[in-house]
Amino acid sequence: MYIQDTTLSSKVVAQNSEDYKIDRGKNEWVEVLVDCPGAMGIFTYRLPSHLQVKAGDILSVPFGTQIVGGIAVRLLFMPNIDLPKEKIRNIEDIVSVGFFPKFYWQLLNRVAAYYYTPLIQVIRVSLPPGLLGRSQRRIRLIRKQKKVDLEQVNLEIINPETINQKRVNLERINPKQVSWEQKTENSHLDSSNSNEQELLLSDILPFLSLPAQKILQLLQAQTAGDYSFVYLQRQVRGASRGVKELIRRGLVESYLEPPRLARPKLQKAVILINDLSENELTSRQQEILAVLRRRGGELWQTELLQACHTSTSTLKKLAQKGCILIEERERLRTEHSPQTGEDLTGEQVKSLTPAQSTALATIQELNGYAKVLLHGVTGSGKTEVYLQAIAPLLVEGKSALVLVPEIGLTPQLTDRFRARFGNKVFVYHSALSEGERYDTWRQMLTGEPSVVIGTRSAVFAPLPNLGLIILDEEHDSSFKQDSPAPTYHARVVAQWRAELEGFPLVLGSATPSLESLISAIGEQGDWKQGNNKTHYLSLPKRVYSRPLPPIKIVDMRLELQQGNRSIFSKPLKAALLNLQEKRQQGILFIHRRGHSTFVSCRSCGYVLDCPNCDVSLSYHHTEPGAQKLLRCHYCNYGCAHPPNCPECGSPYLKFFGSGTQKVAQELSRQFPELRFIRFDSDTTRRKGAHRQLLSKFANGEAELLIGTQMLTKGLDLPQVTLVGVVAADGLLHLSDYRASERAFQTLTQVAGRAGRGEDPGQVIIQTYNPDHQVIEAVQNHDYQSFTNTELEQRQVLNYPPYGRLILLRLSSPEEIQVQKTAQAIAAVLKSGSGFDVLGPAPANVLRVANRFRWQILIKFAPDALPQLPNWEEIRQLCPQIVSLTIDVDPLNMM
DNA sequence: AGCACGCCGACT
DNA sequence: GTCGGCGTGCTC
Repeated sequence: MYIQDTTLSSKVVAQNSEDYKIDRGKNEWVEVLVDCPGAMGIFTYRLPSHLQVKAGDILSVPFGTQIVGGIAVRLLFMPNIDLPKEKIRNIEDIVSVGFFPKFYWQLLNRVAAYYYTPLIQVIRVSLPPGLLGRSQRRIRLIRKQKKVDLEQVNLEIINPETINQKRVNLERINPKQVSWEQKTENSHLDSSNSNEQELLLSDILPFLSLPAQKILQLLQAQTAGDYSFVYLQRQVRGASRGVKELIRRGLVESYLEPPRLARPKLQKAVILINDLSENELTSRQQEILAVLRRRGGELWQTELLQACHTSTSTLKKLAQKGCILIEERERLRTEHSPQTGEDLTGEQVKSLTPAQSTALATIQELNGYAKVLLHGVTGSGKTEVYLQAIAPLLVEGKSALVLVPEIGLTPQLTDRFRARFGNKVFVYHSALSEGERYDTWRQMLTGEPSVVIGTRSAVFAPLPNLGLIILDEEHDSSFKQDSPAPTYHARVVAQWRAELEGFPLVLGSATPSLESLISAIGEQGDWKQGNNKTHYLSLPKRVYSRPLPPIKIVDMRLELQQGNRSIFSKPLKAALLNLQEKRQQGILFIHRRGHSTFVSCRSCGYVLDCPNCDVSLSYHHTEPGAQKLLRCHYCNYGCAHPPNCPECGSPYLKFFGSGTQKVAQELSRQFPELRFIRFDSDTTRRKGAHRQLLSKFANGEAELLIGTQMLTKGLDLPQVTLVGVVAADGLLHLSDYRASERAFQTLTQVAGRAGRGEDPGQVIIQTYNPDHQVIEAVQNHDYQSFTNTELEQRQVLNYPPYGRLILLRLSSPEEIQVQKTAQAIAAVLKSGSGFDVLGPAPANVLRVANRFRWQILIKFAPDALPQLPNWEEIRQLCPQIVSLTIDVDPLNMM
């Protein structure tokens, strides 16, 4: 299926989009790639004469009983299918005149082929949500309301006696003798009044089936009396039966809501067209024209009204006189509205270190496709290199794309780009509202030179004149999507895009991934230059010759021997006291959020587990007086902390392991003078909370920032002098082949937060494994020795970057079924050749959210393309109840 | 996905 | 005998 799609798209590309203009009238048929699960092929539609469609446009088409989104793939003179012409349906509407250039189609097809995903699903991730609309089936209460009825109702409200009488009348009807069907038939025919119907409803409730009763109650509880069918199915068991019953009885109706598509927001704009001489205008009118002239001759009506304290009638008068034009214009809801945004390009261009200059020069000399790995230690000024590499592009009329792991975590980066490039900067990520994303997407289509900063999915940003992609913190695993399909890595897609369009790709990191390192320096390890199309650039020193912070490793086993049972070692305590005295600032890194990793009974050893997953519950307790909660970090199940052990009733429950909350508690107990801010996904969930907490910290409202992984991602806080890692061990003992690499990256990144300003920094890492290879490499800031050892180990086992992996994830609520399916698939796979099959094995945590998970790992050499299994056949081995995802190049093995 | 058509078990 | 379950297959 995928191969077919690929070949088709080359025809798409061959079809010149100008064709339809020349021969309009003959091209009345369109092939459409339809967005519907289970039917991801091409379908032919008729083009109504009032619509003009070209290949790449996004359409809305009728499909079966619903209306779905689709992409115009090519135009035809004759339908090329064996189907009577009258059975071919008309295109419903054009959603967006999409601009899909040749290379973009190639990119999408390449992603589809490499990640074994149907093309339409790839297109879906490349478009803003809501663009490919789908109609949905909804159910609503039938409330007959006639004018007569309303009058009657009013009367009855005034006269309570009539109501009573009505009740009596109703009670006289024996429901067992008169069936509801007959009554509704009658009410249909004589259209009895609504009031009577409402009363009958409560009477008839006991005679409906249970699902029908529940649905009716749900609908009546809602003011509009209207729910989507899918919602009802989720709320009520046997909903389809219940709905059918209610429809049959004429109580509800089913209808199709047309797709609610993202639409441009239109607003009135006032444009100055003709300055009449003064004597033809009143002084008020002259004033308005003057304001308009001063503001560039064009202004939103709302703004002009505000600026002049006038009303629309005055403007209308001016429009009549032909001085101004009032028209509806699209107003883009981009985060930084370019129409009104004042130019902020105030930030100073910083002078570069020799290494930065060399890096910048190399990037600027590049012509066409090239891949650059910018390996700069923490605080070496990678961002400044990015900024100066982008500046000349914008002058040339080109755009740049900057990909970052998580936008929310890098308000500082966004601020700096805004300060340098002003309103040319657009932010594109999933936290934007649907409207904002849609508009930013449309803004990009205009081709105005701009800088787009975005997360993973922004790699598909529809920028027509792209000149550079920068992938910052390229080692970060959030560039990889692991569900749903396509399970793409933004770095891989970015590279294809750069190759197809012919521009450079810059990968930046203080701790490059082994994949990028090997790709840049080659397997021989030529650290000097790399080959012709890849470059390894190093920024080995921090800016202003600031030193990397010294790293102290504290052996917690010794601490214990010396009788220190606290979570803080003596050196860390001393450093914290010092911080408190000198009013300096520090960061405390904890691997886990929450309070404790598990809760266990002291009497019987019972551990409190999640009812839906095979993991223990974490204890959450923020402050005295707050509710004590147990929460599952896998499925988010939560419950109140029980006072007694559920097994033996003992009141002695003990907490093990320490998360951010426990550390926070300990801190306030041991250092009551020290002010701290907790920075983890519990406290930063709210929109804008990141920025708020960080600015509080920057303003010196606290000495200490306590947090999880989030602290490692590109924070630049120059005042920080101390970085503490409470327990490095949680990082070291994760059970997949990347554990060491991830631990090294995380620890190096956290350590790198210290000493970025004028005061020198220090780092304290507490661990029970001080001799661990990763700990030693981190301590010595020795990336190279770490990678040497790690690469050796990977090579022995043929793991990436020396081998490629495909992970099949199977999951199902049926424990036996998944296992059987996994075994069946593995058996088929093992009969193939050219690749190793590992497993099937139950996933690390077998059950998550009541689904049982198994996996099979396929391993093969990266260059020799093995005869990979036929995925369609594999999928057919899966029963309905078992779901399968094919994760190509998996990062997350849990 | 949503809805037809079609084939088997519990009821009027 | 029918009603109503859900398994399979199609939607231009």
